[in-house]
Amino acid sequence: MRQELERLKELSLAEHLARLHRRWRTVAEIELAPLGLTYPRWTALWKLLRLGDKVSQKVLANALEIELPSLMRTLGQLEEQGLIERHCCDKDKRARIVALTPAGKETLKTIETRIIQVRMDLLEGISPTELNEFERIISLITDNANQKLAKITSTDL
Amino acid sequence: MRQELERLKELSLAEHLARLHRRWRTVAEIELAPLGLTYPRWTALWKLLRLGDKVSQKVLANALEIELPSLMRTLGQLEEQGLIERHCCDKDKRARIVALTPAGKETLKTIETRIIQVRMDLLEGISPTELNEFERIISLITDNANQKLAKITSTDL
DNA sequence: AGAATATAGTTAGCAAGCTAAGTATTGTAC
DNA sequence: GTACAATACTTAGCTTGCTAACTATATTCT
Repeated sequence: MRQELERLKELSLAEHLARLHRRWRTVAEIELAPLGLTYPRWTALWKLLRLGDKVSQKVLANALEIELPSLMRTLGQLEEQGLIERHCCDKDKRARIVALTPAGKETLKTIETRIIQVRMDLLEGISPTELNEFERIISLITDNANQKLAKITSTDL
Repeated sequence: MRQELERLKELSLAEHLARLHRRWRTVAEIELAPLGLTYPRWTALWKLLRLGDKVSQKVLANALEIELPSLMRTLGQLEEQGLIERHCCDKDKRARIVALTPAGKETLKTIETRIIQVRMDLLEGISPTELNEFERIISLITDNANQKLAKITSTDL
Protein backbone atom coordinates (compact mmCIF):
# COMPACT_ATOMS: atom_id res chain seq x y z
CA MET A 1 0.00 0.00 0.00
CA ARG A 2 2.72 2.42 0.96
CA GLN A 3 4.73 1.17 -1.99
CA GLU A 4 1.83 2.00 -4.26
CA LEU A 5 1.73 5.54 -2.95
CA GLU A 6 5.44 5.95 -3.50
CA ARG A 7 5.05 4.96 -7.11
CA LEU A 8 2.36 7.53 -7.62
CA LYS A 9 4.51 10.18 -6.09
CA GLU A 10 7.49 9.36 -8.24
CA LEU A 11 5.44 9.56 -11.40
CA SER A 12 4.24 12.97 -10.29
CA LEU A 13 7.79 14.26 -9.94
CA ALA A 14 8.35 14.31 -13.69
CA GLU A 15 5.02 16.02 -14.17
CA HIS A 16 5.65 18.60 -11.47
CA LEU A 17 8.99 19.31 -13.04
CA ALA A 18 7.38 19.80 -16.44
CA ARG A 19 4.72 22.07 -14.99
CA LEU A 20 7.23 24.21 -13.15
CA HIS A 21 9.27 24.59 -16.31
CA ARG A 22 6.21 25.75 -18.24
CA ARG A 23 5.03 28.15 -15.54
CA TRP A 24 8.46 29.72 -15.14
CA ARG A 25 8.64 30.31 -18.83
CA THR A 26 5.12 31.76 -18.95
CA VAL A 27 5.84 34.26 -16.20
CA ALA A 28 9.09 35.35 -17.80
CA GLU A 29 7.37 35.58 -21.16
CA ILE A 30 4.59 37.84 -19.92
CA GLU A 31 7.02 40.20 -18.21
CA LEU A 32 9.18 40.68 -21.30
CA ALA A 33 6.53 40.44 -24.01
CA PRO A 34 5.87 44.22 -24.08
CA LEU A 35 9.44 44.63 -25.35
CA GLY A 36 8.90 42.19 -28.20
CA LEU A 37 11.03 39.54 -26.53
CA THR A 38 10.01 35.96 -26.00
CA TYR A 39 11.73 33.74 -23.46
CA PRO A 40 14.27 32.10 -25.82
CA ARG A 41 15.09 35.46 -27.34
CA TRP A 42 15.97 37.32 -24.18
CA THR A 43 17.81 34.38 -22.62
CA ALA A 44 19.95 34.25 -25.76
CA LEU A 45 20.66 37.98 -25.54
CA TRP A 46 21.46 37.73 -21.85
CA LYS A 47 23.71 34.73 -22.26
CA LEU A 48 25.50 36.37 -25.17
CA LEU A 49 26.40 39.32 -22.96
CA ARG A 50 27.66 37.02 -20.18
CA LEU A 51 29.81 35.10 -22.63
CA GLY A 52 31.51 38.30 -23.69
CA ASP A 53 29.44 39.37 -26.67
CA LYS A 54 31.34 37.69 -29.52
CA VAL A 55 31.06 33.90 -29.64
CA SER A 56 30.24 31.24 -32.18
CA GLN A 57 26.73 29.91 -32.48
CA LYS A 58 27.92 26.55 -31.23
CA VAL A 59 29.31 28.01 -28.01
CA LEU A 60 26.12 29.96 -27.43
CA ALA A 61 23.97 26.88 -28.00
CA ASN A 62 26.05 24.91 -25.51
CA ALA A 63 25.79 27.67 -22.92
CA LEU A 64 22.02 27.82 -23.40
CA GLU A 65 21.84 24.04 -23.17
CA ILE A 66 19.89 23.71 -26.40
CA GLU A 67 20.75 22.27 -29.81
CA LEU A 68 22.05 24.40 -32.66
CA PRO A 69 18.95 24.12 -34.84
CA SER A 70 16.83 25.31 -31.92
CA LEU A 71 19.05 28.34 -31.56
CA MET A 72 19.04 29.16 -35.28
CA ARG A 73 15.43 30.26 -35.34
CA THR A 74 15.87 32.51 -32.33
CA LEU A 75 19.02 34.13 -33.71
CA GLY A 76 17.23 34.76 -36.98
CA GLN A 77 14.50 36.62 -35.14
CA LEU A 78 16.95 38.64 -33.06
CA GLU A 79 18.86 39.53 -36.20
CA GLU A 80 15.66 40.69 -37.85
CA GLN A 81 14.93 42.82 -34.80
CA GLY A 82 18.37 44.37 -35.19
CA LEU A 83 19.52 43.25 -31.75
CA ILE A 84 22.35 40.98 -32.91
CA GLU A 85 24.60 40.49 -35.94
CA ARG A 86 26.23 37.38 -37.37
CA HIS A 87 29.70 37.77 -38.85
CA CYS A 88 31.94 35.37 -40.64
CA CYS A 89 34.93 34.11 -38.70
CA ASP A 90 38.32 34.53 -40.33
CA LYS A 91 40.00 31.76 -38.39
CA ASP A 92 37.31 29.19 -39.10
CA LYS A 93 35.26 29.82 -42.20
CA ARG A 94 32.63 27.32 -41.10
CA ALA A 95 31.79 29.28 -37.95
CA ARG A 96 29.66 32.37 -37.61
CA ILE A 97 30.28 34.81 -34.79
CA VAL A 98 27.29 36.28 -32.97
CA ALA A 99 27.57 39.80 -31.59
CA LEU A 100 25.24 42.25 -29.89
CA THR A 101 24.41 45.42 -31.80
CA PRO A 102 24.26 48.77 -29.94
CA ALA A 103 20.47 48.38 -30.00
CA GLY A 104 20.87 44.94 -28.47
CA LYS A 105 23.01 46.26 -25.67
CA GLU A 106 20.53 49.04 -25.04
CA THR A 107 17.66 46.56 -24.86
CA LEU A 108 19.58 44.40 -22.41
CA LYS A 109 19.98 47.33 -20.03
CA THR A 110 16.25 47.92 -20.16
CA ILE A 111 15.26 44.34 -19.43
CA GLU A 112 17.88 43.58 -16.81
CA THR A 113 15.93 44.80 -13.82
CA ARG A 114 12.80 43.00 -14.98
CA ILE A 115 14.62 39.72 -15.38
CA ILE A 116 16.15 39.95 -11.95
CA GLN A 117 12.80 40.86 -10.44
CA VAL A 118 11.09 37.83 -11.95
CA ARG A 119 13.75 35.54 -10.52
CA MET A 120 13.55 37.08 -7.10
CA ASP A 121 9.77 36.73 -7.11
CA LEU A 122 9.87 33.10 -8.16
CA LEU A 123 12.57 32.14 -5.66
CA GLU A 124 10.98 34.00 -2.78
CA GLY A 125 10.96 32.06 0.47
CA ILE A 126 13.85 29.81 -0.51
CA SER A 127 17.15 30.14 1.33
CA PRO A 128 20.49 30.09 -0.51
CA THR A 129 21.26 26.76 1.17
CA GLU A 130 18.01 25.24 -0.06
CA LEU A 131 18.65 26.63 -3.51
CA ASN A 132 22.11 25.05 -3.66
CA GLU A 133 20.69 21.74 -2.56
CA PHE A 134 17.94 22.07 -5.16
CA GLU A 135 20.50 22.72 -7.89
CA ARG A 136 22.54 19.76 -6.70
CA ILE A 137 19.62 17.34 -7.02
CA ILE A 138 18.79 18.70 -10.47
CA SER A 139 22.39 18.06 -11.54
CA LEU A 140 22.32 14.59 -10.04
CA ILE A 141 19.17 13.53 -11.88
CA THR A 142 20.42 15.14 -15.09
CA ASP A 143 23.68 13.21 -14.79
CA ASN A 144 21.77 9.98 -14.23
CA ALA A 145 19.70 10.71 -17.32
CA ASN A 146 22.76 11.50 -19.41
CA GLN A 147 24.49 8.31 -18.31
CA LYS A 148 21.43 6.29 -19.18
CA LEU A 149 21.20 7.99 -22.57
CA ALA A 150 24.86 7.31 -23.28
CA LYS A 151 24.39 3.66 -22.36
CA ILE A 152 21.30 3.27 -24.55
CA THR A 153 22.74 4.97 -27.62
CA SER A 154 26.01 3.05 -27.40
CA THR A 155 24.28 -0.34 -27.23
CA ASP A 156 22.28 0.65 -30.26
CA LEU A 157 25.35 0.51 -32.45
CA MET B 1 31.41 40.56 -7.78
CA ARG B 2 29.85 37.82 -5.71
CA GLN B 3 26.47 39.33 -6.50
CA GLU B 4 27.26 39.06 -10.18
CA LEU B 5 28.04 35.38 -9.80
CA GLU B 6 24.80 34.82 -7.97
CA ARG B 7 22.86 36.35 -10.83
CA LEU B 8 24.52 34.07 -13.30
CA LYS B 9 23.71 31.10 -11.21
CA GLU B 10 20.08 32.04 -10.85
CA LEU B 11 19.68 32.43 -14.57
CA SER B 12 21.09 28.97 -14.99
CA LEU B 13 18.52 27.46 -12.69
CA ALA B 14 15.72 27.93 -15.21
CA GLU B 15 17.90 26.48 -17.93
CA HIS B 16 18.97 23.50 -15.85
CA LEU B 17 15.36 22.86 -15.04
CA ALA B 18 14.43 22.96 -18.71
CA ARG B 19 17.28 20.63 -19.63
CA LEU B 20 16.39 18.13 -16.94
CA HIS B 21 12.80 18.13 -18.10
CA ARG B 22 13.87 17.40 -21.71
CA ARG B 23 16.36 14.69 -20.74
CA TRP B 24 13.90 12.93 -18.49
CA ARG B 25 11.38 12.87 -21.28
CA THR B 26 13.93 11.65 -23.79
CA VAL B 27 14.99 8.72 -21.62
CA ALA B 28 11.41 7.71 -20.94
CA GLU B 29 10.60 8.06 -24.62
CA ILE B 30 13.42 5.79 -25.76
CA GLU B 31 12.49 3.10 -23.26
CA LEU B 32 8.86 2.97 -24.32
CA ALA B 33 9.18 3.72 -28.03
CA PRO B 34 9.46 0.03 -29.03
CA LEU B 35 5.87 -0.37 -27.81
CA GLY B 36 4.60 2.47 -29.98
CA LEU B 37 4.13 4.73 -26.97
CA THR B 38 5.45 8.27 -26.69
CA TYR B 39 5.84 9.99 -23.34
CA PRO B 40 2.50 11.82 -23.30
CA ARG B 41 0.72 8.66 -24.41
CA TRP B 42 1.94 6.34 -21.74
CA THR B 43 1.67 8.92 -18.97
CA ALA B 44 -1.96 9.40 -19.99
CA LEU B 45 -2.56 5.65 -19.92
CA TRP B 46 -0.83 5.32 -16.57
CA LYS B 47 -2.68 8.23 -15.01
CA LEU B 48 -5.97 6.93 -16.34
CA LEU B 49 -5.43 3.65 -14.53
CA ARG B 50 -4.51 5.45 -11.30
CA LEU B 51 -7.62 7.60 -11.50
CA GLY B 52 -9.79 4.51 -11.68
CA ASP B 53 -10.13 3.99 -15.43
CA LYS B 54 -13.32 5.95 -16.13
CA VAL B 55 -13.00 9.72 -15.83
CA SER B 56 -13.83 12.77 -17.90
CA GLN B 57 -11.22 14.30 -20.17
CA LYS B 58 -11.19 17.37 -17.98
CA VAL B 59 -10.31 15.40 -14.85
CA LEU B 60 -7.57 13.54 -16.71
CA ALA B 61 -6.10 16.78 -18.06
CA ASN B 62 -6.03 18.27 -14.57
CA ALA B 63 -4.34 15.18 -13.17
CA LEU B 64 -1.73 15.30 -15.93
CA GLU B 65 -1.26 19.02 -15.33
CA ILE B 66 -1.79 19.92 -18.97
CA GLU B 67 -4.54 21.79 -20.81
CA LEU B 68 -7.47 20.03 -22.44
CA PRO B 69 -6.44 20.79 -26.04
CA SER B 70 -3.02 19.28 -25.33
CA LEU B 71 -4.66 16.11 -24.08
CA MET B 72 -7.05 15.85 -27.03
CA ARG B 73 -4.39 14.95 -29.53
CA THR B 74 -2.90 12.29 -27.30
CA LEU B 75 -6.29 10.71 -26.57
CA GLY B 76 -7.03 10.66 -30.28
CA GLN B 77 -3.83 8.71 -30.90
CA LEU B 78 -4.51 6.28 -28.06
CA GLU B 79 -8.02 5.76 -29.36
CA GLU B 80 -6.65 5.02 -32.82
CA GLN B 81 -4.26 2.50 -31.28
CA GLY B 82 -7.26 0.85 -29.62
CA LEU B 83 -5.91 1.42 -26.12
CA ILE B 84 -8.71 3.66 -24.87
CA GLU B 85 -12.33 4.48 -25.66
CA ARG B 86 -14.32 7.68 -25.26
CA HIS B 87 -17.96 7.32 -24.25
CA CYS B 88 -20.71 9.85 -23.81
CA CYS B 89 -21.69 10.66 -20.26
CA ASP B 90 -25.37 10.30 -19.38
CA LYS B 91 -25.29 12.65 -16.44
CA ASP B 92 -23.53 15.45 -18.31
CA LYS B 93 -23.96 15.40 -22.06
CA ARG B 94 -21.06 17.83 -22.55
CA ALA B 95 -18.59 15.46 -20.98
CA ARG B 96 -16.87 12.45 -22.54
CA ILE B 97 -15.68 9.62 -20.37
CA VAL B 98 -12.32 8.06 -21.11
CA ALA B 99 -11.85 4.37 -20.40
CA LEU B 100 -9.09 1.82 -20.94
CA THR B 101 -9.82 -1.00 -23.39
CA PRO B 102 -8.71 -4.55 -22.56
CA ALA B 103 -5.80 -3.96 -24.95
CA GLY B 104 -4.94 -0.80 -23.03
CA LYS B 105 -4.91 -2.64 -19.73
CA GLU B 106 -2.73 -5.34 -21.23
CA THR B 107 -0.27 -2.77 -22.55
CA LEU B 108 -0.08 -1.10 -19.16
CA LYS B 109 0.95 -4.36 -17.54
CA THR B 110 3.75 -4.71 -20.07
CA ILE B 111 5.14 -1.23 -19.61
CA GLU B 112 4.78 -0.99 -15.85
CA THR B 113 8.13 -2.54 -14.97
CA ARG B 114 9.92 -0.44 -17.56
CA ILE B 115 8.44 2.79 -16.26
CA ILE B 116 9.39 1.97 -12.69
CA GLN B 117 12.90 1.01 -13.81
CA VAL B 118 13.43 4.33 -15.57
CA ARG B 119 12.41 6.24 -12.48
CA MET B 120 14.63 4.20 -10.23
CA ASP B 121 17.55 4.75 -12.57
CA LEU B 122 17.03 8.50 -12.77
CA LEU B 123 16.56 8.93 -9.03
CA GLU B 124 19.50 6.76 -8.11
CA GLY B 125 21.69 8.20 -5.37
CA ILE B 126 18.95 10.42 -3.95
CA SER B 127 17.57 9.65 -0.52
CA PRO B 128 13.83 9.79 0.22
CA THR B 129 14.47 12.80 2.45
CA GLU B 130 16.28 14.64 -0.31
CA LEU B 131 13.53 13.74 -2.73
CA ASN B 132 10.87 15.15 -0.42
CA GLU B 133 12.82 18.33 0.00
CA PHE B 134 13.26 18.53 -3.77
CA GLU B 135 9.53 18.15 -4.33
CA ARG B 136 8.87 20.80 -1.68
CA ILE B 137 11.04 23.37 -3.44
CA ILE B 138 9.42 22.58 -6.78
CA SER B 139 6.00 23.18 -5.22
CA LEU B 140 7.20 26.39 -3.64
CA ILE B 141 8.51 27.88 -6.86
CA THR B 142 5.43 26.68 -8.74
CA ASP B 143 3.20 28.38 -6.17
CA ASN B 144 5.20 31.59 -6.48
CA ALA B 145 4.82 31.43 -10.25
CA ASN B 146 1.09 30.80 -10.01
CA GLN B 147 0.62 33.69 -7.63
CA LYS B 148 2.52 35.99 -9.93
CA LEU B 149 0.48 34.79 -12.89
CA ALA B 150 -2.77 35.37 -11.00
CA LYS B 151 -1.65 38.87 -10.08
CA ILE B 152 -0.63 39.74 -13.65
CA THR B 153 -3.78 38.45 -15.31
CA SER B 154 -6.07 40.11 -12.77
CA THR B 155 -4.48 43.54 -13.25
CA ASP B 156 -4.91 43.11 -16.99
CA LEU B 157 -8.67 43.44 -16.66
C1' DA C 1 -39.36 30.08 -17.09
C1' DG C 2 -35.90 32.82 -19.44
C1' DA C 3 -31.52 35.29 -19.72
C1' DA C 4 -26.89 35.43 -18.52
C1' DT C 5 -22.97 32.93 -17.19
C1' DA C 6 -20.01 29.05 -16.71
C1' DT C 7 -18.20 24.63 -18.14
C1' DA C 8 -16.61 20.43 -21.23
C1' DG C 9 -15.16 19.66 -25.28
C1' DT C 10 -13.39 20.77 -29.87
C1' DT C 11 -10.78 22.95 -33.75
C1' DA C 12 -7.19 25.78 -35.59
C1' DG C 13 -2.92 27.57 -35.47
C1' DC C 14 1.43 29.19 -32.90
C1' DA C 15 6.00 28.24 -30.26
C1' DA C 16 10.20 26.26 -29.54
C1' DG C 17 12.33 22.20 -28.47
C1' DC C 18 14.12 18.06 -31.14
C1' DT C 19 16.35 14.69 -34.86
C1' DA C 20 17.87 13.66 -39.53
C1' DA C 21 20.12 14.85 -43.49
C1' DG C 22 22.92 17.92 -46.32
C1' DT C 23 26.94 21.44 -47.24
C1' DA C 24 31.22 23.64 -46.50
C1' DT C 25 35.31 23.72 -44.03
C1' DT C 26 38.83 21.84 -41.01
C1' DG C 27 41.69 18.31 -38.98
C1' DT C 28 43.87 13.69 -39.17
C1' DA C 29 46.12 9.65 -40.94
C1' DC C 30 48.50 7.42 -43.90
C1' DG D 1 49.39 15.68 -50.21
C1' DT D 2 45.36 13.22 -50.59
C1' DA D 3 41.57 10.60 -48.59
C1' DC D 4 38.74 10.02 -44.48
C1' DA D 5 36.67 11.79 -40.35
C1' DA D 6 35.00 15.41 -37.60
C1' DT D 7 32.94 19.98 -37.02
C1' DA D 8 29.85 24.27 -37.69
C1' DC D 9 26.21 25.45 -39.74
C1' DT D 10 21.85 25.04 -42.21
C1' DT D 11 17.29 23.25 -43.77
C1' DA D 12 13.22 20.51 -43.32
C1' DG D 13 9.94 18.53 -40.77
C1' DC D 14 8.10 16.34 -36.22
C1' DT D 15 6.29 16.79 -31.48
C1' DT D 16 3.57 18.44 -27.93
C1' DG D 17 2.88 22.12 -25.15
C1' DC D 18 -0.03 26.48 -25.48
C1' DT D 19 -3.96 30.22 -26.39
C1' DA D 20 -8.04 31.85 -28.88
C1' DA D 21 -12.35 31.13 -30.60
C1' DC D 22 -16.35 28.11 -31.25
C1' DT D 23 -20.33 24.77 -29.93
C1' DA D 24 -23.27 22.40 -26.93
C1' DT D 25 -24.83 21.67 -22.49
C1' DA D 26 -25.46 22.89 -17.53
C1' DT D 27 -26.02 26.17 -13.90
C1' DT D 28 -27.40 30.42 -11.72
C1' DC D 29 -29.95 34.54 -11.02
C1' DT D 30 -34.05 37.19 -11.32
